[in-house]
Amino acid sequence: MPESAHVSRIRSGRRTDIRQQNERLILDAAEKVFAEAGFGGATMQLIADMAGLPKANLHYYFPTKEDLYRRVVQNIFEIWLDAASSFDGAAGPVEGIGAYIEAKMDISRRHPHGSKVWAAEVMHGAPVIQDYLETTLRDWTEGRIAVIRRWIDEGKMAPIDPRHLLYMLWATTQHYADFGHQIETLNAGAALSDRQWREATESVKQIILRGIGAL
Amino acid sequence: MPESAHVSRIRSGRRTDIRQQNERLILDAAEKVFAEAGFGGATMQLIADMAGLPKANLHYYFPTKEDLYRRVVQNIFEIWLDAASSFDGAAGPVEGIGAYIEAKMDISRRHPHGSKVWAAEVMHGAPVIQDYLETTLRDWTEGRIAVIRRWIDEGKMAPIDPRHLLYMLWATTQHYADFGHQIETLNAGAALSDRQWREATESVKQIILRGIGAL
DNA sequence: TCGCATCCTGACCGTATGGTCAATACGAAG
DNA sequence: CTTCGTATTGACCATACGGTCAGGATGCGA
Repeated sequence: MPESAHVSRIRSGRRTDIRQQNERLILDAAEKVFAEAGFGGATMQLIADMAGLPKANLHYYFPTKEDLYRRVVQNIFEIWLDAASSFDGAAGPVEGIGAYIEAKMDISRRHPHGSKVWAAEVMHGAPVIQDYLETTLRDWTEGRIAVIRRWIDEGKMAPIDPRHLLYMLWATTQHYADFGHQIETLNAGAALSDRQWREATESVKQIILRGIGAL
Repeated sequence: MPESAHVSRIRSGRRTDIRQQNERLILDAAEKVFAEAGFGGATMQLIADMAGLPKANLHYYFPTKEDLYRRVVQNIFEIWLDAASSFDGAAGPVEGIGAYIEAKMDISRRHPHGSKVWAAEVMHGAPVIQDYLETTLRDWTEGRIAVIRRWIDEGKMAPIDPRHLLYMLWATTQHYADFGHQIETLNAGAALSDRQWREATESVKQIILRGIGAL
């Protein structure tokens, strides 16, 4: 679908803005194309068409396809990390994990392409973000495990293995983005409505919070 | 990693076997390469090297890359459907869903490549298996939803939305295959041991079965 | 108005890849 | 041994893709 969209990009005179504006345009297009075609299946030409720019212009802002891809993945990782803060400052699992589920479901709805790119990157062995996994993600994970352990010690939830609980949170919430197409197909071909998203989020919260004995 | 493995394939004289044998060899290699590189990133040459056959030979058995890919995806879908039978003939959710989780976790461990290929296929909009989603999968899903509804009516579990329960089952179990690399990284870089797989399976069963009020 | 840095882009290039083909080897049946 | 269908393979081809580049447009500051 080479839909050459966004033709109406406004060129505010400001010289500095142009760079930022075009990079945004390219990154958005790239995220979508990488998500739908994978890194290998994506072509610079397709991304260029979708961004409404000539291909050579992409290479002006992003020297190589890898550079562009790296930026897309990093963007996602940052969004993903922001949701992590939902976990903090919570009195117990009901608030903390509940808020985290809500935040991650929201990301799945608002950034489905990003989620898919991230998933594909990990599935391919994380060639680009291995270091993030080993540093930022590992640290974050250890921190949350400690929090969950504390909640368990305080009797606020059942003695569940915190690691597998985290995996379940990631898996369940991201599934609504990564497997969105399958879910739509099983939903008579229609995207989930506001109401259905709310129901999905509630179902996930219900099952998990009850499952860990926090309700 | 062009490791030209499986050099020691035995040529049992039987003429008919050769086809089956080589197709198996090629399909196994293809599954791995497609999983690790994606459809676009996979090359017939890489698959050929991994299968220990000349590239032209692949095209003798599978005319095009798409044909080969289609076969790989279909193989996975069949394995995936087999696990579905765990659901049947169960007296209640503890047996039915418990067995289903065990079966799917087992598949995630034994067929991680296949699971990834399936995930990528769905993420890309299911260009190859859309019809399966709309027929076989939809039918299977409706059937299980009916079963779950019955269990709810019989008071064997809480009134959970069956659809979202199924999504959670798929998401959670397949996560251990699709995001296996991430899980390994968070496991000090080591693959999960037998014991850890058992703990993972038990954790998932615990949380979900308790979460739906079946315990 | 001029100079200069930034931005833009059509045309081009080398390479990698999917796929073809013609020639050959193989082995079972007669 | 001959025949014939199946299997094998190196060499080859057309195409598509990532990336380059030289020349030009643009607009800001002096």
